Amino acid sequence: MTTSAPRTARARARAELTAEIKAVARRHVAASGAADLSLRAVARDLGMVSSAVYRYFPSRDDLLTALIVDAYNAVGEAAETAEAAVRRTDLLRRWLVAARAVRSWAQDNPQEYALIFGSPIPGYQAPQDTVDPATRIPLLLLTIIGEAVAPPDDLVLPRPVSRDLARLRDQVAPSMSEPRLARAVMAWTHLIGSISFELFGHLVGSIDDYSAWFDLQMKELGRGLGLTSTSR
Amino acid sequence: MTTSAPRTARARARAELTAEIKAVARRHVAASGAADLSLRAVARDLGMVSSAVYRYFPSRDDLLTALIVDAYNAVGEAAETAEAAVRRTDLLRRWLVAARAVRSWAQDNPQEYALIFGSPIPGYQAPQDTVDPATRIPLLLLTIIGEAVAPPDDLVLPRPVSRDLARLRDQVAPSMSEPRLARAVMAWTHLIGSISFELFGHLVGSIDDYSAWFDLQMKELGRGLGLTSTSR
DNA sequence: GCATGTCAAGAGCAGTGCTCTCGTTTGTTG
DNA sequence: CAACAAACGAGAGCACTGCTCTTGACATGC
Repeated sequence: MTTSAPRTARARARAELTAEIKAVARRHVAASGAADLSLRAVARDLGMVSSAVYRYFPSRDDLLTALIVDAYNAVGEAAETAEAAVRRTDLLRRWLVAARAVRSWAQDNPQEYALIFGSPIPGYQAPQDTVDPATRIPLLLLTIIGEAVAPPDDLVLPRPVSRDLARLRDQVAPSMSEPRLARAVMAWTHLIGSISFELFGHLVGSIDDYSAWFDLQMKELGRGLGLTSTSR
Repeated sequence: MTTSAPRTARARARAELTAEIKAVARRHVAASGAADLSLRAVARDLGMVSSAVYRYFPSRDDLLTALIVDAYNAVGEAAETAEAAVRRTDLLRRWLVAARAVRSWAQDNPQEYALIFGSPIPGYQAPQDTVDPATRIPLLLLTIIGEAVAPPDDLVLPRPVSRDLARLRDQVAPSMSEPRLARAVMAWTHLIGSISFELFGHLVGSIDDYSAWFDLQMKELGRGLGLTSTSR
């Protein structure tokens, strides 16, 4: 992320201040949401004047972009470390633990979650920097799913879907069958959909014990993916 | 919604102006998103002064709430009318058409979709007025699913999930089995999750023909719900 | 040791939500 | 019909925002 150790004292100070600004901004976002993020308020918290912040981030959106990249990496790392602690052969549990880690992170950082999986900020175009960190979780899920022995899948794919999935397969999971990849993308969609439903309050009053409900869903998805409790 | 015909000329003018403000605000939201909605800009468009708008909506958030209620009703009505045109016995198609209608509406009104299914506006608490219109689509889906003859479902529900679903069942679908209701809620979650993924750009570069991909998902969900092409 | 580039600070612009006051218009009531 | 109260539009004003520009101090590299 940072390019090793900065040489000069000035570069060092710059790197530190940049990180400090991001940290304060992250606190502000966590407290009151991305829409309310104010460069002036961040500057005030750091005891400097608003215009000085523009030396480090050319615009408010650039600050937000930095936060988005960090958020993607944070949730990606959370899922990766949690999943890494599970016995490799227990594919179902690896999937479940990864999914739970994403949900946990989202609950601990709801505003940052909204930043990356909520409505896009209007007039804000996600730069290329964000796409790489954004793929960490999907890639992790594909890794798990790819290790399963694939039972035959009766999912029939119409031509256009097959074409898209074939291309995607060649990019990220060369040995995976298309129906299986389809179910993987569906599981990924459902995972984020379910967390969003919970966080955005679309099931308040309907589901009280969302942890149990979430686990049930993830297990059912894992079952559909052919993930076994102890493969081999 | 409106309480019949207003009597006095003043009440009539008030109702009209209220509607006009909402219409202009809706245009602004459609053009540049909810976060950028400016009461002053709306007032300017209507040739009046900003403070005058406060006679009709006590705050910007109240204006947004009105738009949210309208959006829920709009998407609900879109789904209902589309679904109503399908032969009653073709349950799978009724589900598919309803799902497609939601997606179509979302594509035609992305900002309004983001308003109701995207990240909640920070510091904004959805008032009770919004919950009733918000249930229209889930209720429609439950109606369709409830008409299917239920094949036995091997989905095992742990106690807390079963408790939540039993209560929900008693409120909205008295004759439905709990596993079936579980799959219905999952389908509802997946439906919105998939539309959000498309609209918020989480699968750009991966899925090009999203119409085909969406249909495939919805059909697979319908299959899991036991919806047949021509029941009976 | 000096030119160069970086930095924080401050003023300023245009915009925002919201409040308050001021006359005016409208509807109701005695 | 007259009087009163409620509703109304207009305008000024407050505190805030993102962002730009200029100014003067400082550190860095030749």
